[in-house]
Parts: sequence; C-alpha cells; structure tokens
Amino acid sequence: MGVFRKTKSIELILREFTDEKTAISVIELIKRLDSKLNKTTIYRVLEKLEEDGVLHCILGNNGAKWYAKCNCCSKSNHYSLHPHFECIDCGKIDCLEIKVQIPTISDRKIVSSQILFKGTCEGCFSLN
Amino acid sequence: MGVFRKTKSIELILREFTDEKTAISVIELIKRLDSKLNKTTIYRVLEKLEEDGVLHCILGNNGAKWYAKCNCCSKSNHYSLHPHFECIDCGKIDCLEIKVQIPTISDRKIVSSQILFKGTCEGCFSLN
DNA sequence: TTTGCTATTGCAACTAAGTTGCAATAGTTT
DNA sequence: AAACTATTGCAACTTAGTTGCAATAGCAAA
Repeated sequence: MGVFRKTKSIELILREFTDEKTAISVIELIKRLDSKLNKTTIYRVLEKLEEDGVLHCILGNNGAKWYAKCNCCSKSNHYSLHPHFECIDCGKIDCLEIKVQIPTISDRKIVSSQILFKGTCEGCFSLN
Repeated sequence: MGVFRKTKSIELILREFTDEKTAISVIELIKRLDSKLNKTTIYRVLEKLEEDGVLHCILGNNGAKWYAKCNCCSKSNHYSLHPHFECIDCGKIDCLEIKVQIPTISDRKIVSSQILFKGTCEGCFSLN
C-alpha cells in the first residue's frame, strides 16, 4: 500500500538511514528510537518504505531483518537484487555493488534471489 | 562435539532423511516426530549431525531452519556450499547441484555464502 | 551381568523477533 | 473548523529456538 501521509514516524526512520551507508537491523532501529516510536510502528513503516522502493530488506545470518537504502532499485524492480555482505567479526551488513550471475535451470523459473556472503570486512580485515 | 552414541533419536531423525531428496524444515520434523521426540532433542540432534557433516543447514525465506543431507560436503568442508532453491508456490527447498562463482572483493575476505534462489519448481511449473 | 560413567533426553520455563486487533491520534481534504 | 481515514501505540499473542537441570540410557570396564 505504501506511504500516504508524511508523518513523524516516517521522518524519524528515514533520518536514521540518511547518513548510513550500511544496512541497519530492525533490532538496532528499535533500540535507537525506543523513546520515540513503538516497535510495531517501526515494523510497519519499514514495510511501507520497502513497498515504495525506498528501502530493501535483507535477512541476516540468524534470520533477523535488516534494511538498507535502495540506490539501484525502483518500486517495481525490487527483485534480482544485488548481493550482501555480512562481517562475521563486527556483524555489520552492507550492499555489494556487484552483479552475481543468476543461473538458468531447466523446468524452473527463478524469480528472485537472496545472496549473502560472509567473511571479514575492510575495517576488521585491517585489524588482523 | 558431534555424535558419540547410537541412540533412538538419531536413528529416527536420520530415517526421515533417507528417502528425502529435498530439504526438511525443523518445524516439519517436529510435527512428524511429535509423539516420539521432544523438540529440544530434535534441535540438538540436528546440530550434531551438522557438525558431523551428515546434514547441512539452510535458512529459508522467513528465516526458519531447514536441513538437507550432505552429498558433497565433508565434516571439515561445510562452507562454500552449493546454492538452494525455494519454491514460492509449494514452499519446498532443495539443493542445486550447480556452482556459483564466489566473487573476490578487495580488502574483504569471503569465508562462506548463503545463496537462495526463489521461484517456481519443476512440479509447480508444469501445473501452470 | 552388573556397575558406573557420562552423553543424551525430556520437561518446563524462558527469550527474542515479529504480528494482530483495536481504540486513540493526527495528517489531509472539504 | 469538521470530517474522513491513514497511522500510531498498546497490550497481548505467536512462533522459532534456547537453557538449566534432573532423569534416562548407551557403552565400557570389571
């Protein structure tokens, strides 16, 4: 259904994403906005922003939801998304600006994909 | 730690996988074995069988755990696993016997990956 | 075969992430 | 300013998975 009205909740949540280059977990957002917004509202606003093509959702390694700004996707084209990277040291997730070839399989139709690479990110890599 | 003793639980759980070519969700296993095993036991046995390289774990689209028999992986080499396919019609998940190229990214080290393609499987494909 | 060691199991209670229904609130249009 | 209804907050719930602990059952040694 997407966003209809400009509300405080939408503004507050979008503000969290403006300076953020990596993804943010819903859990983290709930912590940050605890005094200002109810967690139900946060889940619902994120869902709407996703429908509007403003954010996209990523499932982290433990199955929890993360969201990141959409730079390349539109309202209609959320699928066949870019891959993501989860750092096993610091835990952050971010978008990889690379293409991964989607295979063709006979008798099956691939509609979307969820690709998560795990390893050590730049920051943690240089610490070792 | 892996499996030490041959117990009824291990036998019952392995039996579920013998004739199964696709993955089985933990939820489904708990349903099937409800009268015979406690869910805690099921989670623990699956974990041990994974450590032993007998099964491998897949995270489904909603973040729930699925397990499948390992045909190609060993106790030590569970990583850089094959991709999986989740049917958006019937919900089943299975292993794809194809290789996906793992990219190289400067300043980052990719250790493992989780690749899930979603779409329509052979069975559901032919129904349309 | 019995004894003893300890891995394994079952149970109950808990945690954590996310969802639902509903009444109250607040954007937006008239 | 009034009215319409999208949006929010709250409380209660659901679902997947985990934890601690006492009871049970493989297995090895005697």
